[in-house]
Amino acid sequence: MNEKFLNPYDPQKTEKINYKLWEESGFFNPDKLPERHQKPFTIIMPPPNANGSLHAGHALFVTLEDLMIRYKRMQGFKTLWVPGADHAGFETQVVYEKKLEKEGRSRFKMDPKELYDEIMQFTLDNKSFMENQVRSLGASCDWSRERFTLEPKIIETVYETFKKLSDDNLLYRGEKLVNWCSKHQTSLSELETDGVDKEDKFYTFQYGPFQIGTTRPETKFGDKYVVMHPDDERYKEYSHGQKIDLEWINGPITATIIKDEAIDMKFGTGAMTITPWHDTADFEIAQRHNLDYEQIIDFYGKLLPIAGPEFEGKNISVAREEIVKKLDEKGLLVKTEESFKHNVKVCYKCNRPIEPQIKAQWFIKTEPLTQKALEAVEKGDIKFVTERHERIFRHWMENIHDWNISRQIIWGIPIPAKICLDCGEGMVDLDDSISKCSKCGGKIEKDKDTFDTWFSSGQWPFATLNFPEGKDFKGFYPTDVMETGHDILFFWVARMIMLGIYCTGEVPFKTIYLHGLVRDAKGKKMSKSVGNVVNPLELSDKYGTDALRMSLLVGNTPGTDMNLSEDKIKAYKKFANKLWNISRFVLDNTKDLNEVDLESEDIKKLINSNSELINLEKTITDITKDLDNFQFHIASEKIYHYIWHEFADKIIEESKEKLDNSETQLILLYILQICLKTLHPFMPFITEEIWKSMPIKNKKLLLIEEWPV
RNA sequence: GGGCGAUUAGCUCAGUUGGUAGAGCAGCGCAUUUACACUGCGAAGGUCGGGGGUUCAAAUCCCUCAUCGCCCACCA
Repeated sequence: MNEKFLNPYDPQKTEKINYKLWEESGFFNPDKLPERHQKPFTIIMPPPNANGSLHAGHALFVTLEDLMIRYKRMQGFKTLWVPGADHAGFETQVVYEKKLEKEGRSRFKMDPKELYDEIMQFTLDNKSFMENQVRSLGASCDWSRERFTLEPKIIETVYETFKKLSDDNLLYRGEKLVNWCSKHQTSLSELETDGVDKEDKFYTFQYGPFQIGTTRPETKFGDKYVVMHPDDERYKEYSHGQKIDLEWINGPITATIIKDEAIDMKFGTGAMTITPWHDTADFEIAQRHNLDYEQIIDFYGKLLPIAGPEFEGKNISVAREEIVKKLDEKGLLVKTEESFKHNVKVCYKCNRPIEPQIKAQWFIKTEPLTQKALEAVEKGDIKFVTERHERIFRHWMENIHDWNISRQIIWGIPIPAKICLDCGEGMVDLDDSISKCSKCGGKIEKDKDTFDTWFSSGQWPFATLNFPEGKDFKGFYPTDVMETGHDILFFWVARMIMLGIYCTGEVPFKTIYLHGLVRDAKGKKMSKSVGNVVNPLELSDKYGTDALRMSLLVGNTPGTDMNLSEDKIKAYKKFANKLWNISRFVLDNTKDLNEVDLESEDIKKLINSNSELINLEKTITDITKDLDNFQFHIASEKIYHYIWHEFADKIIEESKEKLDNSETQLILLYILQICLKTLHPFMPFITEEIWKSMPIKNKKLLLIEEWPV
């Protein structure tokens, strides 16, 4: 009995040793792979946010990408998998703010530099912690090329892109309505807001001769335009531009009548007043008719002096009822409907209502970028797994708005620009050389804002490869596969495609594979507050990384959410043990074999004459095809099924009567080595460990053995 | 208001060109001195959400309805 093969299999004993073996072999680095590896195959790892520890979703992406990389490496590709870590701007700042809150501190009371340094330390600590977690999941990525989103070289690339966009007239500084979060004190992109269904009171007020409806009385102070549809018969006696004197919240005002087709005649009374500073639709109407507008609510959610002494400084949440009361007392409240259902935008982090505000920000003109992106998809330069996601992508791209890339947070890449204090002009200034406004000659200051983290992440595939001059950029770009979660299709994937094509003239990746969410055993979304979050590292300690990986692969359809239960992982731990015992049996019964030459004529003849192997060959061909088609959930099940129910249950059982026959022994050994090779990308640790004991001539690390087809 | 997905064994889910339904777990019966009880063998369990259509043949294609879920959207 081979003393190494103690039953049961103990993953703890082998995983660290084998990872070290691989890492020290240098083969994670494409430049150090043997001669046969010529054609590049590249995956850029989606850099995990360095603000916590890995969750099940990370385990899934590491497993999927490592599977692809190991498969391609065995096939003889020059495989590069670039690991990285993301400073994750707003995301990390939110995490850190929560930490500060718990400690009774606030970022608004801190010196910006001090805050920045603290978050940097926090991020770097998390980063090194996470790197070890990625290692323990078996990731065969090239650590010598690891990147961090805040390193100088990356920032340099991001700045060059900012400049290029400006030079190409695709960047502008605009006073536009932005999504403002009063808690986080920053503007947010469309994607960083959620829409929630809410029931609010719906008020109808008497506004001169009109009745107007609103859910937000607190914004109505500045309303001096009343808008109706030009075709509305009810209001045909009133003309566009006509002035009307009327009594309003704080006394008499003069209102102007505006006719605009955006008005829905069927809604309410068909007349409404507008608050352009705090409402997107109103803003557009105001722009169309060149109306003036005023800010009513400040950036902290409090009413400004325009609300009058009675209301100034009051928080809008308390002011609402008071305003209604006042209007009611004045006899201007017509009616109150208790439950009006509508959709309200909230901050995706704190769920507080978004307060639209007009603010000067940097915007990217997206249309020219989306056109090229759509063309690339049309031509097939980028393929989506799955097709469904391609349709979702196209639809979004065809309806995209300009992209606000300014954020009022400290944690991120500073925007290299100057802003004129007099005229508000924004000037891109990479080398800090501009000293007065280029437009009016006025005084300037440095832009205090930072980039939306997705603006820099969107350049990740070429920035990590040292665009434009780097050796890696020339050797490995465009990359082959981008694998990431479908939840960041718009945030990240779309931006990578847009900016990748724009900056390099080529697509950033040829295939985009999207995985779904990992949910708990019952299909519930994992969340810290619910307490159903699984820690992948604990699971891999308990059942072995190979078992965890297998459970994340089998039956996990591309692009679809999956449920992960401990029972499922347990099942693959049993499978690992089964394989361990299969190997023990085969190796025990082939003790007399030594340095078997798989290339020899004798072996080849034996194999060709053996009918049991037809099924093996077919299985391996199928699995290869499945892997090429990104059907990992099928491939993993097939190799599982073959090893257990064909090799163990049938071939080994039937061999027991003729084990003294050397042909039988050779066949068993032959099948085992094929199985180990095929299974390696799925379950790298146990297969490498068994491989060490295989009596095969010219054996290499299983990591770089040839894929069996 | 649009778009998308799901509905298959008690539970969680696979099923890629249409050809007699699969896995894991749970449960049932039998088996234990030699690879493995983290096991083997056997049996049981589904009118593939409802209805209609195309076809020699539909879980698979088309239409429709129902329930659940997700995404997108500036109707006060």
